[in-house]
Amino acid sequence: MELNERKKAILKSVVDSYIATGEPVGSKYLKAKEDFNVSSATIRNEMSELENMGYLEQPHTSAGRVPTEKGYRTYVNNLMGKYYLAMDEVEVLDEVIESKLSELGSLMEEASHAIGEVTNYTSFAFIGGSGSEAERYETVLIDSYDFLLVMICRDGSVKSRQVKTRKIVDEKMLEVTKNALNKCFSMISPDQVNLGTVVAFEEEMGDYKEFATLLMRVVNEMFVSFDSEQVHIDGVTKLLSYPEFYNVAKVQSVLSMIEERKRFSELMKKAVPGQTSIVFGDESENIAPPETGFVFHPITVKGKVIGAVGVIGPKRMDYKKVIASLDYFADGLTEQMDKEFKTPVKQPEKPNKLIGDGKGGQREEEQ
Amino acid sequence: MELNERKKAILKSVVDSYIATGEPVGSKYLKAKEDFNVSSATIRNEMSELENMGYLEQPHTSAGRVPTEKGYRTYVNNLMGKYYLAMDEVEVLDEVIESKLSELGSLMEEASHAIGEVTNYTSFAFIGGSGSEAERYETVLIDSYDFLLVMICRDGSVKSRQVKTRKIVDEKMLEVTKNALNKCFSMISPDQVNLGTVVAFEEEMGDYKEFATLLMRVVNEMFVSFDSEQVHIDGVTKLLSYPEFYNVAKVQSVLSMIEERKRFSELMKKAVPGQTSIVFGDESENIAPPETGFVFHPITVKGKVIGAVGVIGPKRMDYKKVIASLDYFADGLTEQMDKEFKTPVKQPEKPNKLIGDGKGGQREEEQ
DNA sequence: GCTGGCACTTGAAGTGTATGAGTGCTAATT
DNA sequence: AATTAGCACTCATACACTTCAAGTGCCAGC
Repeated sequence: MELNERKKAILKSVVDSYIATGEPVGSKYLKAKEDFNVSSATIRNEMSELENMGYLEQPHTSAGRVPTEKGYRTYVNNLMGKYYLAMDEVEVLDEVIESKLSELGSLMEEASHAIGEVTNYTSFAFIGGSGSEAERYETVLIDSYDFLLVMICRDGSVKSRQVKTRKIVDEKMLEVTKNALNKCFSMISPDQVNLGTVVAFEEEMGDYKEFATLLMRVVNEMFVSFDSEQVHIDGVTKLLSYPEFYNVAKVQSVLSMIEERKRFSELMKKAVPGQTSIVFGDESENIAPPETGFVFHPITVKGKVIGAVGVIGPKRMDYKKVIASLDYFADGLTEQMDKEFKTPVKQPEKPNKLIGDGKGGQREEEQ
Repeated sequence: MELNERKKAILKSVVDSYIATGEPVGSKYLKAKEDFNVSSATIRNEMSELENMGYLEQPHTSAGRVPTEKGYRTYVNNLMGKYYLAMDEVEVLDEVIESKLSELGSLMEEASHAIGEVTNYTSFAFIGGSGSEAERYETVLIDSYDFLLVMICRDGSVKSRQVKTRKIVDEKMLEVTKNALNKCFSMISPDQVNLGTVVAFEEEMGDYKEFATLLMRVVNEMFVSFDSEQVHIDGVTKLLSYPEFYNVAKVQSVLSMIEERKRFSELMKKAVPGQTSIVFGDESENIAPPETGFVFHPITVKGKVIGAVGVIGPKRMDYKKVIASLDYFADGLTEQMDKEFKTPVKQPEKPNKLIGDGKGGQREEEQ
C-alpha cells in the first residue's frame, strides 16, 4: 500500500518528535507542533491507519505512538532530509582523515573518538575483520631472550608480537625463523594449515627446531586474534544518558554485547561497501535490547572492506546527523586510503558507491 | 583505643555478613547467625560502641549497621582469615602465569580475564605505566609507502607503530632513520627533548629531512600514549550484577572512570611493590562513587613496578578471596618474570615483599 | 556487666484516589 | 465522502495514607 502525502508528513513528524523528545507522540501534540490544516481527530485517524500498516505502534492503549522498525526505515530512506555538517564538525572529522593517516595503529582509536564527538553517541571503529592472509614475516631482535615477530598481511595491515624465549636468540636464529615462516605460513589462511605444514616448518627450522612449537603458537594466536583486538569503542557512558537505558538490565545487555567483541564483529560483516547500514536490537536475535540501534559504514580500500566506523545509540537516534557524519568520514577516509595506499590490490571492480544524499540504510524486504 | 576480643569478633561478623548479603546487619540477625553467648542487647551495646569508635555506621536510625572504611581496613588487616584457593582456581591462574609469558602483548589481556574468572569481579591489568625511556629503535620495511617503527624500552617493553608515508621509503632511508632516532631520541625522557634535540635530529636525517617531522610526531605519540593503551579491563558487566550498582548514575560514574584511563593509571601509581592495595571510591576525590572498591597488586621485575592487576567491585567485596587471588597471581608472575626476564636491571634492593598471608591492605593513618 | 522488655524511628511496600494524556467511536457538519 | 467535535474509556503516574517489620536506645532488674 502506498503512503499518501499526508501520511508521509505525519509519519515524518512523529519520528522527528519522537527522536527529539523520547516520549510517545499523540495527535494533539502533533497538531500543536506542526501546522497541519486538519484537526487532531483527523491526525488520529491517519495515525491509526499508519499503525495498521505497521509504521507505528502504541506502547499501551492510552499512550501516544512510537515508530516501528519499519517506520524508522521508511523515515531514513525516504522522509528525512539531508543534514549539513557544521564547519566545526567537519573540522573534527577532517583532522582525523588527513593527519592521522600516517599512523594506522591509532587511526581507529582517533576515528571512533571523532565520530563520538560529532554525533554524541557511543561510537566504534574497527579494522581487519576480514582475517586476511599473511603476506610475509619479519623479525626484530630485542635482546638475548626477546624478539619481535611482525606479520605483514595482504591487505596492508600489520600485526606484531613480542616473543619471549627460554633460550638465547640471535640474529642467525631470527634469519632462519623468518625464512621458515615465510616459506610455510605466508599466503595461507589459518584453515589451510595441516600436519604437513607443521612438519615442513619444523624441517625448515633446522638447528632451531626447539623454537618451532613456540613460534607456531604465537602465529596461531596472531591469526585468530585478528578481530577482537582491533575494535575500539568510545564513549560508552554517552549511552547511559538516554532514558531508554535508565534501567540497569538494559545497560547490562548492551555492555555484554560490546564486551563480547566477537558478536560485534559478526554484526559488522553485514556491512555493504559504500553504504550506511542500520541494524536494530531485537528480542529474538540476541544482538542487543530492542531499544538499541546500530548505524555503521564500512571503510574500503580499493573496493575491499577493511573495517567500519559507526555508532551505537537508542533506536530513536538522530539518523540525519549520524548518517551524514558517517558518510562524510568513511567516504573521506576511503578516498584518502585509495589515493595513498601502497600498490593497488588486484581487485578492480568499483564499489557500490552511494553519494552522501542521506539515503543510507540497508534496504531489506519488509513484511 | 583497643578493640577487645568480643568487639573484634562482632566486627568480623558484621563485615562477613554484610559482604555476603549486602544488607545492613542488625543485632538480632547476628545473634541468630553466630553463636555469641550473649543476648542481642549486649551485641547492640557493643555495636553502638563500635559505631562511636568509627568502625561501623548506620544508613539511617532504624537500620542495621554497615562497615565504614576504617572497619573494612581493620577487617582486611587483622580479622579476616586466609582464603585457600581451590584447585581449579589455581589452575586458571597458573595457566596464564606459565604458558603466556612468551607473549607479552596478550599477557595482560589474559591476566585480566583470568583474575575476573576466579574472583567474579570486574578485573583489570595494565602494564608500562612508568613511562620508561626508549633504549633503542628498530625499523622494518613493509612496502614502499609503509614501515614499522619499533621502540624498545629500558624496562624491556616494546612499542611499535605502522608509519604510512607520502614518499617512497627504502632500506637506506630506514637505516638513516634508525640511526638518527637512536642518536637523538634514545636514553632520554620525553621532557628532556628540546629545540636542540630537534635540530640535531633533522641534521642526522641528512637527505631524508622531509621525514623528520612525521617521525617526531610518531615518536612523540609513542611516548605519551604509554599508559592509556595498555590498560585491559574485563567483565564490566559483572559490576552490574551487584545491587550497589542498580542505579544508572552510579554505573555511569564508574564507567566514566574506567573510560578515562588516565585517571585510572593515576590511581595505579599508588601501588606499593609486593603489597596489595585497597582504595575506596569516595565523594570527595573524584575517583568513583562511594560504593566502589579497588584492590590491586603490582607486578614487579627485579624490584621495579612494571604494571598491576586488580579488581573493581562494590566496597563489600570478598576481600579474602580477591586478595588471595591477586597475591597468588602477581607473586607468581613476578617470580617467573624475575627468573626469565632478560639481563637484570640494575636495581638490587629487595622489594618490600609480603607473603600471601591475607594481610594485604594499604596501611594508612586513619583519623 | 548482662538481659528482657518496651517505646520509638524509619524505610519499604501496599492501597486507594485523582489526574491527565491519549485513544476509538459515533453522530453531526461540510 | 471526508472531516470534525464530542464523549466515554483506558492507563500510567503521582501522591497521600496506612501498615509492617526491622532495628535501635534506654532502663529497670537480675
